[in-house]
Amino acid sequence: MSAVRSRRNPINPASNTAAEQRVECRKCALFRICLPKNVDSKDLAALDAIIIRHKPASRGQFLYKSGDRFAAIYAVRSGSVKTYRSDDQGNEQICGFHLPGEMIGLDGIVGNRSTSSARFLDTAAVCEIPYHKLEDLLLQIPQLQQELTRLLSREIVVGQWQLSLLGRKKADERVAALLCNIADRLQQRGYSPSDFNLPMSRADIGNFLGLTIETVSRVLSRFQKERLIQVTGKRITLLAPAELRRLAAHDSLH
Amino acid sequence: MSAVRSRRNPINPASNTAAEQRVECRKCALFRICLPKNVDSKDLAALDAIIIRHKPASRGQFLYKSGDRFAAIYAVRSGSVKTYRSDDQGNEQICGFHLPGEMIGLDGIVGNRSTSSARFLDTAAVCEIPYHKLEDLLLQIPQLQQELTRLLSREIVVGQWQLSLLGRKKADERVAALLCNIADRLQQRGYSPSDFNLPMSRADIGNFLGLTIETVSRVLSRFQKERLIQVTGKRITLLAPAELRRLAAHDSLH
DNA sequence: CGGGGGGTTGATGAGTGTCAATACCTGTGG
DNA sequence: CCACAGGTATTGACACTCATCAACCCCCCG
Repeated sequence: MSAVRSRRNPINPASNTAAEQRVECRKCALFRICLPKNVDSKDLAALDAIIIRHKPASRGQFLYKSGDRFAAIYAVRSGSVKTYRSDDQGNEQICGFHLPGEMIGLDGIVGNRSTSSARFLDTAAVCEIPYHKLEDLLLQIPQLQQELTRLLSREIVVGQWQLSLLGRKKADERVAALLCNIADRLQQRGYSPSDFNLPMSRADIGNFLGLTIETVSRVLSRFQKERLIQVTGKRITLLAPAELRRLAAHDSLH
Repeated sequence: MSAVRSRRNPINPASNTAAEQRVECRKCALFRICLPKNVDSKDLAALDAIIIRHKPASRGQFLYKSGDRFAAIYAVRSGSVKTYRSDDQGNEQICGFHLPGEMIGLDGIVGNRSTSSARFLDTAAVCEIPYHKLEDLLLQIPQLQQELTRLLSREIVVGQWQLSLLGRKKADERVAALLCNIADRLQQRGYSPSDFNLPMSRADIGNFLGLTIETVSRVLSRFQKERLIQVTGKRITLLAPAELRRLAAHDSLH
């Protein structure tokens, strides 16, 4: 067990000392897109005060596990995280790859335990927002309330997008859609949308897209052969983003 | 255009007159599972007052359409509703089938317009909850706030379930999973879990499950041949629910 | 009686999963 | 610095699931 929870956490014993952890929300590079973006500056201190800013942890670490008692939601601060749910037999279905500025753990609210697990894809750091404290603030800060609700709603919309990905698209369309989606999200965050690292393994991609490793690999190779992308391991360069987008938008069934 | 919105609605001109529409939440059969279930009785009147109880409308009617300005969320009161999103080319991906007591329209919150459309699968009635009025109440009724948040979170969990359905399961497992899921939800609502009507067409089932009509039909026929179910048109009888459940839980990939 | 929509069943082939062999990459220890 | 091991990715051959196309049935409605 190697969870990065606030209490009883061996790798992060001194949560409030390291300088890095002093970065207030308003000074955080992700402020514009993160939970507190619409909170009045007068209320920001209160929110800031409940947030636990974790140090970076390494690839493979668990942030939380399916079945864990729900205690907090998390914002990715750096690196990337995958969330997945596993069934009785231990099989996994990846639910999402999460980049800096995105919130995770929202599925735990309803049942008081998480239905999914979260693991770091690379060296990554999160901000932990204890939920019972957040609930108190929601009552006092309407904008925060509103922003949380929007966040949840957005998560639903993303889920719908994923449904049409898995329900209606062929292998190459799925891969193209994922590449475009990641490119878009990177661009929102100020990174290059045409040249980036895929933080996850081929197995993760395949799992997320409902494909096998081999199919993912073949599609990427074909895209490369067709001069749509340049692949070198995890490094991806989009050579023909427009064409990829066309592919991604295509609806193959029926 | 035949939307059942509160304003400018031809089929429902007198929203506040029909006796049927006087059923208060606390007297509604769905009270235990619907939005107001945890609201204090003292606060219930205020919530009751903003709810618009629509008369039943007939199969095929739109409740809202993708792109509509977001103004309300809806609770299904009777009948059933499908929600779906459609892409540029007009192709649809069904996002869910919704039974009495379930809320829909939550995806519209984030962008101020709905990303999906909703249509009645049979004669169905909804309660409309104007969102700007609901927002006012959220500030005054913490339990309502909490319940809405849980609702949104539940929706996310349901989405994750659907992901594993489409991502990891074979045709027969998907069909079995859908049958079991509907059976469960009917049971929660006090109906027979082993003998029910599928309100949606085979095309809808196929679309939802990422399969073709023909495959759905074949799987149902095979299930019947194997004495797992009894099919007569839309009428389904589960003969071996345990075996169906085993199938539904099975994870085929890898 | 005819027409049309929805559902079933059959034949066939495309797309992707499966299995297997090989290459590559990364970190570890000598 | 190199060798090695273990995981990760690529590529190929084959099999199987499910989509496609087509014919037909059934039932409801005009």
